[in-house]
Amino acid sequence: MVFVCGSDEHGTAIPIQATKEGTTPQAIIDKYHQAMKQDFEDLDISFDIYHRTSEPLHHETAQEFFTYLNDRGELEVKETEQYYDEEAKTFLADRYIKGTCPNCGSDRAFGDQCENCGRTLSPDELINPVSTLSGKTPVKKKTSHWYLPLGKHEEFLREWILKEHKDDWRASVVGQCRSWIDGGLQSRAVTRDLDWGIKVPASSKEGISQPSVEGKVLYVWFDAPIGYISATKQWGINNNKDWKPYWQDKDTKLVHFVGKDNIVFHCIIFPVMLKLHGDILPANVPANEFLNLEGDKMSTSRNWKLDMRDYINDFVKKENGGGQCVDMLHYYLTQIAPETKDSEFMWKGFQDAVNSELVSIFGNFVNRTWVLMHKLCGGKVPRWHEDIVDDMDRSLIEEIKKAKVNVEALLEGYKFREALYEVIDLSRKGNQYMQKKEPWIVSKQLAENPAAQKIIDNTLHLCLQLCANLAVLVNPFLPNTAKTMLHMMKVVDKMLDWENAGKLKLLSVGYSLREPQLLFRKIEDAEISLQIEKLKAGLVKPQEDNSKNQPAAKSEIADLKSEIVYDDFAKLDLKVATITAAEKVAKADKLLKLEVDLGFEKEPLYPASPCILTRKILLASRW
RNA sequence: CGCGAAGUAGAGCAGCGGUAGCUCGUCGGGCUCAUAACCCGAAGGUCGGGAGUUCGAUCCUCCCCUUCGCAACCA
Repeated sequence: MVFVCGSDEHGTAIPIQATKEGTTPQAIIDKYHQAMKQDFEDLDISFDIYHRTSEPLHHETAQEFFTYLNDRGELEVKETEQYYDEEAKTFLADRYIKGTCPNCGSDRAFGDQCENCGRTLSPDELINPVSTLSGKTPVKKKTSHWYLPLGKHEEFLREWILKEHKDDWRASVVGQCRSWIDGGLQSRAVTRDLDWGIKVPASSKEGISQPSVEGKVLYVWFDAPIGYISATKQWGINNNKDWKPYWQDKDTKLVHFVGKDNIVFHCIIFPVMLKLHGDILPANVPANEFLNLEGDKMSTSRNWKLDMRDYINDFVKKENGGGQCVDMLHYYLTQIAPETKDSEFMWKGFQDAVNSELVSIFGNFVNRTWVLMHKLCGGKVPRWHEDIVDDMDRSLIEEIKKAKVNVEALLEGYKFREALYEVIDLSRKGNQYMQKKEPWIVSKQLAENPAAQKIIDNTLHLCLQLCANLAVLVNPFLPNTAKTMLHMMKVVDKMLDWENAGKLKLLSVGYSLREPQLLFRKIEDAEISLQIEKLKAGLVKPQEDNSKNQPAAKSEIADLKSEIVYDDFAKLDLKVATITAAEKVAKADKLLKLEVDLGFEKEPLYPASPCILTRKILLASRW
């Protein structure tokens, strides 16, 4: 198995960000790649390779991929009109065009989307489009691009996703794909007129007449997923392994772990590319929904986010807990993973999960086992007396074996949340077992009944074997915890191999074990309120912050909208307009496109709720 | 407008045709080996609303409401 990931570094926003910061795109991507790589390392999210798409190896791989498709005639070339900046002498990506949003009137809308209202736009819709490079009004100019004709593969996609994977893929994934396929798959441009990205290679085939590749790069969505292949190649080079079987052997199982916004790329577009290139298709794409934060969507622009660096500084630093705090985050994030619907990261929830499940259930079971073993069994693994085994013992043994089978099946089904629950639940069963066996009470009878030691031995022997099993089972989720347990048990890393799960002789009788070590510390209330305060203080509000005038205490009661004064009302520009045209919008049965005459200018309008009015009535009335 | 997913105890979630379940929280009890930790028990829900199919619906069908996502040049 190989687990690859990497930084996608050809986004159209990168050159813009570079201009804003007065630096180069290369400097930007270096900064972010480094930062992300470091965050992953510090948080023990370990890939076999964390690659990047700016590497020459990736450029070659992506170009080879393009050429393969191009030479076989799998791509179409089409001529379209696009905005061109005559001063900067370049075609403009939609992101480079700024103008007034036809929807909300913000004058800071981009050609692809309005940052203010979030609406998706096309540059044609912008009022007064302006190039962000020169500030000039762009002109329309013809340009040719290569397209991936997705429509040609509709039947394949229908068969493969909607039939073959109808039941084994997540409902939301299949549903999303059905939505795209039924909506009609359009050809999608594979190239762009930009100077940031992977240069489009000219066809290597003789006699093919194609447009010039001058000034053209591969569109980022095309090269980014190929990055998975490049990463595998680099991993092969680093580890002296052949990368090919991973992408070409029919028995290889390719799985993409993505968020729901990426379903279309990993289920429709990239699979079509892979099929055309002769590679294997993903076996599953268990896309997650979204993780929100404290009741609101995460957003880097509003600074409403969980900053990994902050978490590392506040928790992961040695004096604050080190590795155990990494595992706490792994635990909570797995427990709330949005596997079936959007979920919420709540700092209070983080605290509860850590304190009552990791500390009280799991950590405490291991700790009490160790302490009792040192007190009652001389710090060594006690003997196992087959002659006095009872139903409680047998049933716990069954539970240990069952846990392995369950966790395995859940992981295979991409149900990580439940899988982790099984592990914690097994430690809960350990606590119940211990409670029923009461070795601390049995030990008081030792003076008059030395045979009682056998009961104590069996109880602790089984609890210790259970702890060893817990280490194996928890290792995929909480690697630091497993390591600490390994240290306490004085055994080698190899014990954590998954095959050892469910076995009852992981620790040998008479082996002396180390002193107990607390696996998790509690999260204090103060730490949580500090995080929440920091989060709220850092929030960038979209509009002018008018809470300054109000006493801070007020916001704790309720978030009522403040009253407006007449002057605010007077700022509204109310106009009476005549509807001069109304037409039906294709693919929508109730929406009408209206043209409104304001007296001094005409503009298109998509009213929110004219559903009850018919086109005729509208044309005959004022609105 | 449309399409996809979701709406289940105070919170977070599972179940998806046949006595509503889990974790946390709350309340009561037990134990004292353990990080004021553990164990047992209880309270708490007309499963978003309405109609239909069925002997029976949280689960299937239709309509409505709400939330999130998509809507093809953000990836």
